[in-house]
Amino acid sequence: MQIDRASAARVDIFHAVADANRRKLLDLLAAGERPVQELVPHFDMSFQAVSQHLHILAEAGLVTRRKQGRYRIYRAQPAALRDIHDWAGQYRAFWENRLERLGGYLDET
Amino acid sequence: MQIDRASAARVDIFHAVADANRRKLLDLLAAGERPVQELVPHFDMSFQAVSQHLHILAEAGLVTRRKQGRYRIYRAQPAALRDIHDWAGQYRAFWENRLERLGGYLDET
DNA sequence: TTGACATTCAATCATTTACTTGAATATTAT
DNA sequence: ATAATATTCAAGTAAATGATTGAATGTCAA
Repeated sequence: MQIDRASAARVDIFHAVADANRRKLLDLLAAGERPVQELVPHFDMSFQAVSQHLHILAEAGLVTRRKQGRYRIYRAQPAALRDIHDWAGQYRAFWENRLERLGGYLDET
Repeated sequence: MQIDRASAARVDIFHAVADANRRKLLDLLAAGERPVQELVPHFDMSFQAVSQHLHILAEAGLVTRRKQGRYRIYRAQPAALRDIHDWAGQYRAFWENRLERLGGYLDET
């Protein structure tokens, strides 16, 4: 009943990356493009399931694919992870012990 | 060592942060600790739902709470976001156009 | 004490998720 | 052509998720 969550979430990088298997796929692909075939043995699930995860990564723009013969070569395209990096980086102060909080709010009430 | 955090608090930060509402909660709390009451009006959902999201953030170790009278004061504790920051940072090369890929793999087949 | 307030607990529900299995499609090899 | 390979499409399912509503618990205020 909220906004269009179904389609919005599908392109959500945070969601795409929330799954450990998909992060592992990204890690594998970051080392070099590969066909699905070579990715499957790293996982304990069907190759269709791997394909589905790749599809989600592709929708999020984190991987691209090209056709080479009967193979689909997947390539990492994790530039969009910069958004996540930057977002988390906002909180850097918290783990650098520079501050307890970021803003100078807390003067209400 | 942070064996305690690494296992117990690892109620998957990636998952905790995958939800836009929870990220918004973190953003709000980063500006200063607050009781649930003051967080609710920022969202289009019941205060119980906000409470549930806070619970998930707490399980992930991203917020702590203390009791003050009849209020529960929530405070951002986003140091664990460093893990996400570092993870995404691994791919920095991809958005800095320094490299097309990270490893020197791709010599198989 | 009584009642309002702040929050959580608990049950429930609709959706979404991550899988599975079984086609279907496309390409290469024999 | 036929068969094997590589991948996706599609339907189905169990479990998880995000939300709701209705208590229950605890604290303050009159």
